[in-house]
Amino acid sequence: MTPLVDRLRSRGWRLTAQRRVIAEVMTGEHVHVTADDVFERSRAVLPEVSRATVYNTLNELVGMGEVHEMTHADGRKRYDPNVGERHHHLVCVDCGRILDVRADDPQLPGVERHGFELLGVDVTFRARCPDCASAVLSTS
Amino acid sequence: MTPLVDRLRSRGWRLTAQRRVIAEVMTGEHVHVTADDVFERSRAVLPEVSRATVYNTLNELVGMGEVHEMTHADGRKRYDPNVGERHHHLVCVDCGRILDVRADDPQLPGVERHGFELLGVDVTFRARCPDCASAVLSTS
DNA sequence: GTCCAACCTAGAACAGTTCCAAGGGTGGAG
DNA sequence: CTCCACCCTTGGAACTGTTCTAGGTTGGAC
Repeated sequence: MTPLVDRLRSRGWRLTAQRRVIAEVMTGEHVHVTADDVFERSRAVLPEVSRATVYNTLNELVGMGEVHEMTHADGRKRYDPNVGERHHHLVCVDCGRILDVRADDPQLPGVERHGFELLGVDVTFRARCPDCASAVLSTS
Repeated sequence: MTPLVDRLRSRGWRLTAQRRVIAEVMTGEHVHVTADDVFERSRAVLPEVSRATVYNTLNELVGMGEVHEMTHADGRKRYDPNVGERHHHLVCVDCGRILDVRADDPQLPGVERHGFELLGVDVTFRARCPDCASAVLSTS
């Protein structure tokens, strides 16, 4: 799969310094950053990036389908650049860590479709990660 | 299943007028209201209910496990009183309508568990409801 | 080099939710 | 029945995440 930056250029997207930095932050697997994470990491590279640009750019990437947006229980949106491979998520309910996982899509029986046209399915496995599980043991 | 109000009373929960009204709003299947919906519906019955009480009460109900909280794509939390029966959700991506549906839980292969202790799984079927589907046809 | 459109910035505005201090109502002890 | 302590409720302020706005900047075509 070609790098994100190349795909953006071939779409005719104007590749400014700010957008390049943001696109570079949005790279990899198991990456599920908040807008604020992106803001801070971008700032570390290019200090004059503004918050508005981060939000604008993330929303454009989502609109182009280059990044997935997901809504987390804490109300903050997370952005996931791993769009090349269908996957679901495994979330630690204690620390909020998120991993990409492969699992079969659940099927919706015809009688349960209520006449809706199915477009896709999102699956989130709620779990406790090893670190948090051992922390629970040691305090009980 | 006993009514929500009865279950609350048997927990020794102080059943004030405000709480009773809120609990009555939170009844039924296919109910996925926002805090603001609850606020307005409660007000229609008991005009002096405050927003803070609605939030306090909803959070307590969630803490007791009598109501499920779900985070919607628009950022507003929804509250679902249908906790008696395991179910998933079918959401219209255009109008946001939500229905409860029965479907098998997807399984997470052992190799994908990354050592996490599995607690549950949330499934959201993204779809277009009949009303929105016909609206799309008529405008294209 | 000039110009235009697209882009970026800082800060204001906004929406949803939580926090806070003060007042009010209720259940239980006496 | 009375009283008190405590829990509950209230309105508004505060907070957080996100979007909007007005104006300044930049890149690329010519």
